Amino acid sequence: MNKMRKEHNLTKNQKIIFDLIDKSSQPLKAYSILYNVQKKGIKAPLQVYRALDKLVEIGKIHKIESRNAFIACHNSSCQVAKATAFSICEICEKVTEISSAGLSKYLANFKDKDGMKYSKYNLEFFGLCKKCTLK
Amino acid sequence: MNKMRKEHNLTKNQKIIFDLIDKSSQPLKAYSILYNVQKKGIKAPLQVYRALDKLVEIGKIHKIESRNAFIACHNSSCQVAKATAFSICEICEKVTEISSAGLSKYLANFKDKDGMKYSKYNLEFFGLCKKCTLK
DNA sequence: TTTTTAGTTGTTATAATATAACACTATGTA
DNA sequence: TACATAGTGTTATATTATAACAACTAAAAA
Ligand SMILES: [Zn+2]
Ligand SMILES: [Zn+2]
Ligand SMILES: [Zn+2]
Ligand SMILES: [Zn+2]
Repeated sequence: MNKMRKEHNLTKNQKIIFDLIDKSSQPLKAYSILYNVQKKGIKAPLQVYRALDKLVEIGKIHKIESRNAFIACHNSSCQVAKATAFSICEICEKVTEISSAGLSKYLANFKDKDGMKYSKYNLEFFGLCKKCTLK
Repeated sequence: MNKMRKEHNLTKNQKIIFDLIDKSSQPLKAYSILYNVQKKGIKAPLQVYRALDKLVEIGKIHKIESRNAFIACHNSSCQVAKATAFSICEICEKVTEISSAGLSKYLANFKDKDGMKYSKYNLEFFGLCKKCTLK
């Protein structure tokens, strides 16, 4: 029903790989994904990368560029993968997708000196997460 | 001796590689840099990557994460190696470092829902540059 | 129904990006 | 001088990602 209409559109490989990323508490790297899905019959890097490309394209996952890793989108308003922001802990590598109406609005409307507007952005914040700050 | 903002004295390899990047009108990739400096005696990837790491660390260059490429900082002696923003044209791949006081201020002060503040960020905007818009 | 089409799959091979390990050299400072 | 710190040169290897091509599948068009 409302549950996984989108997910039903995923192909077998896409679903296997999405489920793995979605269950994970931290971003996963392509070859770590490959290793984890080999028992399900996905044997080659290209099978993983193709699924990842598609999942990124439809906004089910995001790529954390500074880490070459992939995280499931848990931001219901983020249908489109065109406006992403993350916080990254430099100690434990915990990554969280930031969902801030103020931030999205500010960035979506940002214009540079020439008045150029952008169709897409990706923002990565770095610092220490709560847990690591206390250590 | 006090710690005056000592001009980082670049070593030979660092200088060769910085000069190349600085002269370039677009971001350069590590192996493209390697091919271009082989005539100057830099023969191995590691020599390039070590220089790049150092140059990034001291803010003379920045890495464009989504492109795995490096660009010289033109933000007058970049205090902001830890606060970077770029615009990237998705057609011609032209990259420009954004220098906007408003944007830097907004992001430097941004706090997430938990009140977490960040020590560093990188923002990449995507769209079409002026030239490509007109085509 | 059959045909066509776009998209996905499976596979091998290879390209592109980046780091490990180790011996050595240069340079600044006590 | 002796020591510490940073950079160098080198070989080998790890990690991340794409090229090329044949085959399959679902669904749209005829
Ligand atoms: Zn999202
Ligand atoms: Zn942490
Ligand atoms: Zn800069
Ligand atoms: Zn352009």
